[in-house]
Amino acid sequence: MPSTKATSRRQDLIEAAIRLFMAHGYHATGIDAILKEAGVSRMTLYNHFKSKDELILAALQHRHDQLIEQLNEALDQAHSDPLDRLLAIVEYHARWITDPEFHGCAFVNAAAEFPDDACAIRKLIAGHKREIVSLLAREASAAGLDQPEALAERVNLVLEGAISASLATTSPCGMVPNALVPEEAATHARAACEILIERAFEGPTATT
Amino acid sequence: MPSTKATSRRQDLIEAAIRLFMAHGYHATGIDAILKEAGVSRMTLYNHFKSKDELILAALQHRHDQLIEQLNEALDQAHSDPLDRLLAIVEYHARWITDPEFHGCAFVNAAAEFPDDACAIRKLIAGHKREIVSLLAREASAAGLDQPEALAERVNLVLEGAISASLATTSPCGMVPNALVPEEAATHARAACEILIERAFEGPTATT
DNA sequence: TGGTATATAGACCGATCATTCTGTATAGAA
DNA sequence: TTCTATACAGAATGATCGGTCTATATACCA
Repeated sequence: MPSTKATSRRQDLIEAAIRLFMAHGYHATGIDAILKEAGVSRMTLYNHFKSKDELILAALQHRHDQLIEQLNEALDQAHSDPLDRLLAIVEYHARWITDPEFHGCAFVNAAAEFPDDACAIRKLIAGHKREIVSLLAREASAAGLDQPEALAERVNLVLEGAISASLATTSPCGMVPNALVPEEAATHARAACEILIERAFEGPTATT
Repeated sequence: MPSTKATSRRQDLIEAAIRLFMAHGYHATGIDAILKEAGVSRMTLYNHFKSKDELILAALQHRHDQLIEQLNEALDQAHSDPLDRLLAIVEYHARWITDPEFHGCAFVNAAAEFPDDACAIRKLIAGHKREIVSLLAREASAAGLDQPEALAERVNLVLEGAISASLATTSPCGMVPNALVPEEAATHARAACEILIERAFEGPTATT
């Protein structure tokens, strides 16, 4: 029995769920696997959540909160220099995608598995991604750039690309010629972000 | 009866399969749906493919061939100017991710659904992504850049990011505040790529 | 003490999954 | 014509899915 308080079974379920969803996918993860991982009984799950989809929503919301918290922690540890703070966000992603436990972005993966644009899951995904860009834009704005949103969107594309690339190009050692190791994806992402940030600091861009 | 020749049933199956996989996902697409879409009987499928996984592999291989062909067509229509040719690849992606039928990258989506690094599907995915980077590097090299691979990797990250962002941030109109429309993702990707390419043409970078 | 809320284990349901099997029809080569 | 390959429709298999139901146990609160 991992917990005694009433609501903690709910939290156990959410944490077990997001762990399994990220490791094995959403459709591929069955209710039974989640119950076993959380050490919780079947009816308790359906007491807290109306359906698997609701559990998925709660799990993604939890993952969102966790990511925002970790990003803010990374920013707290960074210097007050605007450039340093932007690079701290890049560095957070670099560490993430090179982690051996990395399984891609839970939200992008969910978008792949739930193609219906109108469903609640997709709405949550879109909201999450917007918040990441907002966080980047906030820092870019604090740096005094005159087009903070533009830089935020561009850096975001590189970071999203690094996540995808690290996931997609990873294959067991030596199986694919010239295969990218996650470390290289991180290196290239760092370089690209530095160029984009540097250019933004240089002055207004003519690009629309 | 859509075809008479012996091997064309195989092709019908492959094309129906990749269409459904891209539209609804791999696990979510059942054998029955593929049979119906292809207008082919059950035993014919298992006569041509040992299992669903083998059909997935064949479908992804078909998608790979199609993408490479379309990219080469886009390059054929571009001028011989190296910069134009690089931008033609960017523009191909811009058109792709703004297509109303866009459902993300079949390979990234597959990577999300098949997390086992060692499986044949993941190997194929990694190979595909490497070939896209090679294609970019070929053009960058023809442009006479001294670090063609570095630019290729960086531009690739932006394009991958645009694919992810267009998929993940798309939500029905007005549902998510400030939600990115695919056109904006394309615009930001163009701008980012132009900056990276421009910088590469300026001269050797100090960045590792 | 008794009552309520919340937990448990596990049987059960109907649906769907990938796969196999049976039997039949058709089209071309001999 | 007969043989062979390939296709067909559709039943059947066994497994697994999400979700429901029953019956029981435990902890807290009045």
